[in-house]
Amino acid sequence: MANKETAKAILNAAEELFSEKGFAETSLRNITTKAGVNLAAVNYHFGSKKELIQAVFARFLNTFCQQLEETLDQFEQQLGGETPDLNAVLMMLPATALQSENKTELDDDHRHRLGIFMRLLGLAYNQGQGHVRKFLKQEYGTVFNRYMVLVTAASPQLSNEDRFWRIHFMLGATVFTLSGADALIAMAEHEFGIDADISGVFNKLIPFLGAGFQA
Amino acid sequence: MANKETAKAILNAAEELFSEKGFAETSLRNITTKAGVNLAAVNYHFGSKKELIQAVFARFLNTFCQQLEETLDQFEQQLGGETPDLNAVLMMLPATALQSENKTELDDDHRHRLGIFMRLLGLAYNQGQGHVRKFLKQEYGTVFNRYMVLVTAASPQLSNEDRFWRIHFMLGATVFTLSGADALIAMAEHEFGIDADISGVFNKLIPFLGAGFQA
DNA sequence: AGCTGTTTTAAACGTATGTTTGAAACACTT
DNA sequence: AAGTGTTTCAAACATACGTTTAAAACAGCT
Repeated sequence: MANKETAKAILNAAEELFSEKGFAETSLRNITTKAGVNLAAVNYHFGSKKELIQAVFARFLNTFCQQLEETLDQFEQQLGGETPDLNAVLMMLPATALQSENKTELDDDHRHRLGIFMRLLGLAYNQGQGHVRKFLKQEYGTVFNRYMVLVTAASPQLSNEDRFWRIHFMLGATVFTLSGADALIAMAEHEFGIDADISGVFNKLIPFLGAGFQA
Repeated sequence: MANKETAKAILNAAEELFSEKGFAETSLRNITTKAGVNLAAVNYHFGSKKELIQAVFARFLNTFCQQLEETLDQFEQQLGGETPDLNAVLMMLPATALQSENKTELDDDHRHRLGIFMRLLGLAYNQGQGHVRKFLKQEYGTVFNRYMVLVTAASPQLSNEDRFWRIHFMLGATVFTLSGADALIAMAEHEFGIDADISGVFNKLIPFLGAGFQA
């Protein structure tokens, strides 16, 4: 175990290409060419294309979930048994994401990681990549459950069934919007002449989600 | 031009397989085997795989949009210049969709067409299939614009920018939810013991969307 | 029946994919 | 400097894909 630069270059290239074209449409030759490494490097460093896909998710989620745990600790402590505010709970996720994005040392070429990752998430959900779904559930289910406890506490008026559905509605709006965030931001700028960025989108999104969730 | 049964069998098989595995992951051999026809039949009847994909969308959207035009006529006439109610405008789409689903003579194997189609729509948006997006815009943009006029009339309090974003939020929640509707319905039934179906999902979804849109 | 245009079929084509291989290049300790 | 484990590299491998082809089967008409 020594030089990790090759692996990192592969991850960067794969992340970007996957999000642009999808998993199946991106070949290992695409990836290795863009990364400037040899074709065999993917199988050497990651084993297979499947494992490379999982590694792309893992790189993002490991830092994200770690950050989220800290945020949760802090939030729960500060709360001290009070009923949490829903919008605050919702805002936790984008705040954490943007925060962990800033903490990661980035090649400048690789900003918009959050948007890219959301694209990947949308793909993994909609596409046949069942192994990704299993991988995510097994690897990050615990943190997710901990977060869900907060959401439940923040919406005591909802039945479990309503909460179930509305959480998925929120997830859908978020993933879908952020998947195409770049294109949407460009459209918005062109149409309304207003500058926008990803955190601006969140500022529009959160009130929408909050109102819908508590309808 | 004579027997269209082969083409129809191909469309049915393709529709289902695409929605299960994605476009790139579904091979023509998969499709033709499932349809019980010769491999070359796809290229003979549709020209290419790309055109087959577009044909799958066209079959659904042609009947849907035709139905939608009628519904719009009726709605606008009944309205007579009054400000339309947002929830009514939103409900128009699923109502039309379910309606056109019932009008299409279906092989019984092919209910849940709406769910399947939403999966396809999500895929087409998230996946690299740019040609689908162009195809949809060019082919069905007019009806879409006509519908948007109603949405605008029903939400005069919103700025154009807010309306823009919230429409995409709604679109995301809808596409994402209905994409995985089968799985979600199964989860809901298992978890809450409640029977659910696609129109039940709409009854949960519409209030969510309405509240979010008018937040 | 015989002709004509359409549809189906089995086989092949060319290309692109993920993966494996074995040798070369490298880094690092002794 | 020799030796050892790791990483890179060009080449090849087997497989799967979308598409094409040319012959066969079929249908409808005179």
